[in-house]
Amino acid sequence: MLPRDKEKLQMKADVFKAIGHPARLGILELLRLGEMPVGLIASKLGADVGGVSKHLSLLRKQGIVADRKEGLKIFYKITLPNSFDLFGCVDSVVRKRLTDSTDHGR
Amino acid sequence: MLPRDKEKLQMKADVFKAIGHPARLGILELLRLGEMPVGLIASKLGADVGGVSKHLSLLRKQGIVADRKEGLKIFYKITLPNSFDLFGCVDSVVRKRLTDSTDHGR
DNA sequence: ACAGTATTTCATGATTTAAGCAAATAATAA
DNA sequence: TTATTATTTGCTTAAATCATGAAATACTGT
Repeated sequence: MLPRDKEKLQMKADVFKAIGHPARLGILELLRLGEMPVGLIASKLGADVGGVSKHLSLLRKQGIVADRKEGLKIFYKITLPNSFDLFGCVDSVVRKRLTDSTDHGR
Repeated sequence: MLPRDKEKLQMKADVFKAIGHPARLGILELLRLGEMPVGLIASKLGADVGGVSKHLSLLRKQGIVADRKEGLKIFYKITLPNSFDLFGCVDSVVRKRLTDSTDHGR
């Protein structure tokens, strides 16, 4: 594989990896409802603000979210195109696994 | 958040995390061309067979691929529905980031 | 300048994850 | 049975990631 393609593969993997953390996925699911400031995200998730901020900065670095400053607050929103497809696809895998496992006993 | 939802969030995150590794993403991109045995995947990627096998078993555990035995060989294929959407979505984020960064200098 | 609020950054141990190689398993054929 | 090929599994070590809490930064109002 060419070094160029290897780099791209790494970049794409990094995007998936960024999404692949329960805290960050939770943040993204919240942000699908609309943009909101860090503090609100943290309180809605019952999580530490510092941690949420760090997760957001990783998501931003990967081009998944963008931020906008308004006074003291910093609003974050999803910039990922077609996020519906992305999340829907994984939802269906998990749903399938859940129904398969509950059907085991019959 | 309910413990039930928390579990689901973890499951979905685990699917993303499984995809979010360059070796596994490389395997999946290969498998999009069609099912193939472990050894062929490894040789196409120039990777160690043992490692590929381990990555495949993780992907299988997450319901992303399935395997089929035929003689000595074990063929793997993608079972993720709409994988086109999933990969296309992340492709576009990465493409955007790449064009943005090359445009910096102008 | 000072105080208060929102967010980010830094430092730390603890846990996970990955790579590489060797041994074990499974199917086939001589 | 022995040999051969394909794949999986186990082991060890190095590296990445995470959670937590404290300190630093940035903005606003007084």
